[in-house]
Amino acid sequence: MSELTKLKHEFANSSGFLIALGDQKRQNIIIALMEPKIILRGLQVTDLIDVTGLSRPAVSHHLKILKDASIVDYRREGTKNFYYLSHKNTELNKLRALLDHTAEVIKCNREI
Amino acid sequence: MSELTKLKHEFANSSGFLIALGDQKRQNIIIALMEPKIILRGLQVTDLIDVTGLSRPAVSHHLKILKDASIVDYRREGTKNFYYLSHKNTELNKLRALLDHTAEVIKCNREI
DNA sequence: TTCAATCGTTCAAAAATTTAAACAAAGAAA
DNA sequence: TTTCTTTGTTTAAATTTTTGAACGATTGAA
Repeated sequence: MSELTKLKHEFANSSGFLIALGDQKRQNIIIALMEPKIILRGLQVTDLIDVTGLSRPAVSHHLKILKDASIVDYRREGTKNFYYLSHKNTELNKLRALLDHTAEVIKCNREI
Repeated sequence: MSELTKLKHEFANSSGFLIALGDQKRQNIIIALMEPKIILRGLQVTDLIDVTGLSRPAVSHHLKILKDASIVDYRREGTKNFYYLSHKNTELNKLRALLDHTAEVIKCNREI
């Protein structure tokens, strides 16, 4: 399989992550979850409604997208769900690798 | 300005790039422009219609998004427009910096 | 048990994005 | 000049994404 074909798959594989990160409302959720006092404990959906100014279904929807992209995870405590930034940086590292590969392929192909 | 506020601006600033990269049809255009024989000369809109299987207005639309995100650039030759990957990797490097900052802030804030 | 709080989901409406048809402009070729 | 090629744009339709109202489920507390 050619380098370019591999790269194509890598791009397709990161689509969900890129789309999830591109939206400003989801960016705001991510930023809120990065606060020092929040990052370990996480935030409830109700808190995120206040933080973002969105309705609950909207927040749930965006959290689902972030969850599917492995950007956030959650923990149940009774009826409460605490959402927090995923402990693993897998997707972030995948994107980093993708950017590196892209730059590399561009560099090489320019020399040919 | 706090680190988190800076990061928020960085994210907002990369929205266009992230959204542009997230779409698979635009990814296909980018990949096509990376081919060794293509990368220096670029491709015409007509060529990209064949490559992507999209209509001309659709290709034009996606090229505009890629152009606005500084991912592609173009050169006129008569009536022909040759689109090529932008020589400057500014946006790519911005995104790399953003990912680095994000990982750094997460790391620091987890320690507090 | 009953009540209140938290949350996800469904479904339809609203908003945004993407696409195609039709049109117009600019340069090259006959 | 006239014709052909290449391209961008406009407008409306199609599609996708996002949102809100209403509903139901689960858990803890009274």
